[in-house]
Amino acid sequence: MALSKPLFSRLLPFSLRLPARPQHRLLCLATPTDLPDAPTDASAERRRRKRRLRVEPPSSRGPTPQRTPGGPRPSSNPNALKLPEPASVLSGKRLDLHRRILTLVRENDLDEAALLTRHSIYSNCRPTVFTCNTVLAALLRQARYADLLSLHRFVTQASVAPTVATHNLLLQAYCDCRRPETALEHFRLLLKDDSPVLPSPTTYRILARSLAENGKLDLALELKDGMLERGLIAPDPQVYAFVMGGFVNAGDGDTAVSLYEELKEKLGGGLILDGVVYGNLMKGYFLKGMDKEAMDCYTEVLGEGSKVRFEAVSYNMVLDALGRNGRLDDAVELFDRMCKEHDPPRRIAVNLGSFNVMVDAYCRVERFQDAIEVFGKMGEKSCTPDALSYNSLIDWLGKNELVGEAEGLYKEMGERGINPDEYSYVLLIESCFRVDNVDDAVGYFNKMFDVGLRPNANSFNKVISGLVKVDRIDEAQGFFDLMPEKEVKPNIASYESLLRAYINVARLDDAIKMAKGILLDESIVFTDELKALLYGALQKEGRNGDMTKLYEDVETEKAEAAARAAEEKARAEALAKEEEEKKKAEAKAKEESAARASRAAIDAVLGRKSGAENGESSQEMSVEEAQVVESHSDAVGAAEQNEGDDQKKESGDATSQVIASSS
DNA sequence: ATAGGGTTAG
Repeated sequence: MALSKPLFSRLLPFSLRLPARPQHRLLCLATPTDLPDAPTDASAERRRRKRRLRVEPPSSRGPTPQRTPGGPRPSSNPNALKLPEPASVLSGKRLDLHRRILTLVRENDLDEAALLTRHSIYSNCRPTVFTCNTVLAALLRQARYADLLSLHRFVTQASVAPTVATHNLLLQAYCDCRRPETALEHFRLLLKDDSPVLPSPTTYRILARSLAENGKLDLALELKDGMLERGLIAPDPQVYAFVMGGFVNAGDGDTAVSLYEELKEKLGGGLILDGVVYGNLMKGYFLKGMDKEAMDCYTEVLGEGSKVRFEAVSYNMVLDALGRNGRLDDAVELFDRMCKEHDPPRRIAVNLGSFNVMVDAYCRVERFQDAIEVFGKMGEKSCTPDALSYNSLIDWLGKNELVGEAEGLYKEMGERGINPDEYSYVLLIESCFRVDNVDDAVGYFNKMFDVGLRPNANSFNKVISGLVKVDRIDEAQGFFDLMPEKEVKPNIASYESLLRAYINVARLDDAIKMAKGILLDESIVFTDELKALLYGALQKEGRNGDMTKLYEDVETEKAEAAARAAEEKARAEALAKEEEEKKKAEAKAKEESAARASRAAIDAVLGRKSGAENGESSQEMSVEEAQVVESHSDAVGAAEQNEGDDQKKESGDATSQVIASSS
């Protein structure tokens, strides 16, 4: 439901007058603009960019915020960290508002939901923190991180006291953007003595997962220990499973296993009944070469009469452990069992991830037909593959030169409305180059622009190096030259493939050009290896001197560039100065003409006007001057207001006379 | 009634 315009314009100014730096600013560690959005697909990115333009976060301007008396008071005492309101406030009008916003969220109109939340903040019906959480959660689900942060900041500055759920939503947003350390910083506020809310197990899970995924293993361990220290939260198998996963990914099976043992001990030494830890425990054993222990564990926790609880995700972790460690038969058996158990909505034992893991397991042993088959069976369990599922299979097929199959899957994505992302295209490009379908590879690269994806330097490098390998160097150079236009900065690999190619075909002048590009780019290092390669090539042609010349040229160009920059700067400064002088002169001229006009006006008032003398000069007065007269006499009038109305009136009359005479 | 419960590629 759209808000009425008057309400909008009445409320908006308040949001712009919020205190510049309220205490709660601490709770917003990153602004929406300095947080990169999730590296998902580019269309989502484009949508997000658009939205950023539409809804900017409340900007705070002016050091002394004005508040209307009796109006909203964003934070009467910003130093007091408030307790969140209890759930019981969700009643009456505020419940009605909550329902309205909930409806908007259900209709997927998040823009309107967020807007209504903002506007209500300063109405006589404030949204509860629960309402704010609902909207934040919806934004999180849609990966609209900038909007989430903006709304979060808005409601926080407006003193809506956050619950732990609010904090968790913010933490999740940071973590989704791969900013676990920002999340940690925010989290530390919850540990302070004056924090009115405490972290929940979920808080620890969000952080543990992100830290582990991003390889911040020391921090993950620290977090886990902190969880135990405080004693408020029981040792959580999920937190342990995440941390174990981090070590598994780092190839450290020992630590993964010992983490499991630690958890077991903390929980009293018996069997851990949550299946979430066993996938990573098995992987830990496999890493240590203890296959027997891994499989013993498998039989124990998934064997007849086991009390260990498994759900889709925990099953998938075990499934993955089997599939990656040469136990495809066991994986297939487990997968069948999961499918049989699957009985929605009561029991969910299979999900999209299960299929992805099985596809991966089949591909690992090069059973591609089985992989494609199981991929196709997702629908039977109401699962829909996403871009990741497709990319994974396309990757395997392409790597094994099954390009036709890979391209078939790409077409299928289009038909099913599952948008390929940059990575999909990169995989197809690689696949095509691998089997020398060079033109198709180039076609896929160009297609990215058509569908509005933004290839990064890595994508460019794929097509450049691919073309170079089949000696189509000039085309490769063409794509290289396209990079600036597409606002993509070449990296060392971009230069390197072309440089090597030119050296190989003895196009040394072109090679020197590339080398010059590297040397002129301050952010790129010309490796010794490449240097030596170029030098050797030049030497062979008896062009030893050219290397020295290259460096000299680069120095000259750098110096020239610096000089140009300095000159540019000087010119800009001179221009600015000139501008200032001009302004000053103008101001002075204005002042003078105003003084002249004012004299004329006063003369007129005093009736000292003599036709011959004044008439001429008045006629020379420009329109501009006449305007100056007008404003000046306004000022005079204002200054004279105290002295009496009569005089002011006369002065005004005199002015109109002057203006009349000038035109 | 708001959070949250996990897995999967490179």
